[in-house]
Amino acid sequence: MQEAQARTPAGRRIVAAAEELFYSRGITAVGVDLIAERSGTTKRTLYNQFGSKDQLVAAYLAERDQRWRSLVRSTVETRDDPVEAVTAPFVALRDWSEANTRGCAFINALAELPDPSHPAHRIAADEKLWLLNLFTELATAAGCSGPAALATQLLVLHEGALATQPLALGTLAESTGLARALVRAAVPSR
Amino acid sequence: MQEAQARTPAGRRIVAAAEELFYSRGITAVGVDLIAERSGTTKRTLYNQFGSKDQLVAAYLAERDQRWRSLVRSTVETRDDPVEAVTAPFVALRDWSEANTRGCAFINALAELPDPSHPAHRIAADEKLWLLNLFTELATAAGCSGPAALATQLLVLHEGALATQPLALGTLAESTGLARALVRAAVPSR
DNA sequence: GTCAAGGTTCACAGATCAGTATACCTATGA
DNA sequence: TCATAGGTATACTGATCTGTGAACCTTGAC
Repeated sequence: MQEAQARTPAGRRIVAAAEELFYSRGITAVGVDLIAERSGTTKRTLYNQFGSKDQLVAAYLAERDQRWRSLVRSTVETRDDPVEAVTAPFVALRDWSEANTRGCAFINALAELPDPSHPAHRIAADEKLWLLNLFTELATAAGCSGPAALATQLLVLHEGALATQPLALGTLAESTGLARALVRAAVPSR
Repeated sequence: MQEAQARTPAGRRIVAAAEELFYSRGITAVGVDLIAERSGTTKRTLYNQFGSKDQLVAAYLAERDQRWRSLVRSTVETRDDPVEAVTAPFVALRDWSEANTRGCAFINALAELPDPSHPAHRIAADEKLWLLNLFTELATAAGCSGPAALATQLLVLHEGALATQPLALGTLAESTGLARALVRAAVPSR
């Protein structure tokens, strides 16, 4: 996978256009011609930079993954209380959701790309594993009992809020509250 | 929407083939030619019966919705304890998941069909609202305190387990356990 | 015996799909 | 001065997409 920093100006515009179109309309429904047009480049440049549509899809998810992880990390770091840090991804999700109302791009991508050998498949799956591991680490650092089970519960709450987000049922607030309660209950002395 | 009972034999075979293909490969990625071939019919028959691919997609989701609701209802009815009945959809999901390992067909459909005016859009959204209302009714019947908030939490847990199902992380067992604990905690005297 | 409904066969239209070929332009740096 | 890299412009291939037209077959009901 090509690094984002190594990309040419046209390459960056292509990924940006792909991100907006793929996320809002779906991957299969968006053709490379449209992406080239929206990015102000040509299909030739797109193929020179990325080789295939599949690789561009992978680049789209990798870019998005990078941005999401960096938001989560900075949100975690700005909590000084380690107990509050455990639920920081829920706070990050609230900010993230303001500009992303079509659910989880990785889950959506997995829905469209069932083939495990697709270059984008592993990126989407890894994002969830990363979050699960992060929850485990944060719960352990906060001294929570049963950090593995707690992390799985937090992941489910997080993904459930994200999956139901397009339905606008206010699930994020409810799941954030429950997540906080679970963490507090798992911390021995408080 | 045409009733399933009113469908001709060829129509039923077409919906069955569409269900398998749409769920396993994605909606946009599957063409009507393939569906006609797999169902042992012709494209002409498909269009005579359903009018358009979009309508067939709606029929696919409606059929699936009907089957899922009937499984949930029968699972609810076989619990004699009203407290156990509240988490019956989680039990139904365990059975359902044995043959459906590609996540939630409705969430996946929403990922591919962002247009709210698409005939399938409302069907997918309604399925989630139905489940939320069912949780509310069951929680109320079981005498739970704060049934609305509890129902939202249960929905999030349910959808979270479903969304992370393709990742095979064992989230269903964990979320079922948490759901049971939440219901028990909301029942006054037990 | 006739008529209609369900279904098949097959050809076709028009659009769009991913991906390639070829030629050209322009700036940078050795 | 000249090569190279990044990019543009444009036409093209072959496949696939949704959807239609028209003729024909079969079966059951009246």
